[in-house]
Amino acid sequence: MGDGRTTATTHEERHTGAGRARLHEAALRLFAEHGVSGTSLQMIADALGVTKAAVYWHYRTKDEIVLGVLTPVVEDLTGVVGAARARRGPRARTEALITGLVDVVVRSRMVYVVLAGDPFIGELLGKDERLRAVVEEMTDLIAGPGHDEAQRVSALMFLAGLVGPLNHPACAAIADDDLRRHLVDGGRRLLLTRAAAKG
Amino acid sequence: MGDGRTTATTHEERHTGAGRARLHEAALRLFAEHGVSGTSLQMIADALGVTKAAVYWHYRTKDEIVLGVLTPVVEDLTGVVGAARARRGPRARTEALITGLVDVVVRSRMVYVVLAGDPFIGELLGKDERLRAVVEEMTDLIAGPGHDEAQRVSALMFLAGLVGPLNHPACAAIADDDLRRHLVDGGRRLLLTRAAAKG
DNA sequence: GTCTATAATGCGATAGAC
DNA sequence: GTCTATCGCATTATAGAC
Repeated sequence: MGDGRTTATTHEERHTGAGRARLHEAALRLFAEHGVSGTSLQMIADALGVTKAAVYWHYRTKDEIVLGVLTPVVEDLTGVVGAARARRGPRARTEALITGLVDVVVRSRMVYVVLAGDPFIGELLGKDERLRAVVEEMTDLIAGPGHDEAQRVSALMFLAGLVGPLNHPACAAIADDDLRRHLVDGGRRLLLTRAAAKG
Repeated sequence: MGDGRTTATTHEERHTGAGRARLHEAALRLFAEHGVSGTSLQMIADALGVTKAAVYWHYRTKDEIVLGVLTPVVEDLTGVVGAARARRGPRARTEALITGLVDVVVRSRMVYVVLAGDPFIGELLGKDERLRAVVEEMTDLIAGPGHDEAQRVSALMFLAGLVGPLNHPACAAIADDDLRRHLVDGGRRLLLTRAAAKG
């Protein structure tokens, strides 16, 4: 410390810089709007007002940028899955997963849109073990073996359905508390009520 | 007829050829798996066992390929929206839209995954009027003005949620009739039941 | 209807100066 | 931490032979 460098960063310390937060912010907005494959490093660099090479100082590959953006939410989701698994009984586990998952996705908003909605993530699942694990465990908890066909369909509807309100402009103005409540209500109706008899 | 040409096609008749169906099939599978932006014309050509130039004989741009794949479903959805609008009362309209929409998406399966789930479509909405119109009218019917905040969130959950079961491998084996029933049940629980009191 | 060949551009990624 | 400059490659798209 005390030398001429304003931001001392070794190769391993890059992830602690403040520039990383701005990069995540810009990349995330572009990923959610155009998709990961539809977002070039040039677009990210332009949004930050820098060049591609500057972006590459923070991350060595595009995959690492995507993982860097997703990692905080992936860790939150790992906690939610663990807490839900600690409950006894499938209904209690489902209830815990609904409220925990909604809490995470509303806090992060656009991150879940990328995580659950972007086709590029499917390719990343084969490369990153933690990502693959949390997605698989989350799905298994409410749609895995032990649940019947109808419940599995409802569960997949819920997991994918969260993306709808999150990235729709009509819901951008909804306060976090209200959005959370509506999403939890929707999840309970989908997953914790019996199907009505056909009319 | 009777001359040496095996497939007589003028510039305007291209869309009636049998090769178009194979192209749609191959492109659709790739779009649903890798996303539109993640699918190159080379990948489509490889899947067909031909070269890129052969693909360009059918369509002049990638956008036209996407629109060509989506158009049959867009037309089906236009019919569903019209039929739903003919009903009187918001509940009847919602019910008609649920059953009609589910019918269309189960018949087409992967097309709706691209239409409702791919970020690239957002860019196409600004270029194709029929596409923009049907998406807007469909959303307005169950999530437009006249519905409260909770209902709008549920509606967007439903529209986005359909993608989940449709592209998940665990649901590929479900028979069309069963999948239709489960999706309609889920839609009714989301959109036609009151929210349960918080426990 | 499909091919080879090519134009023009953009992509992810690297090297090295400051 | 950011820059300029560049490499090698893939991309969309076109021209013209068969």
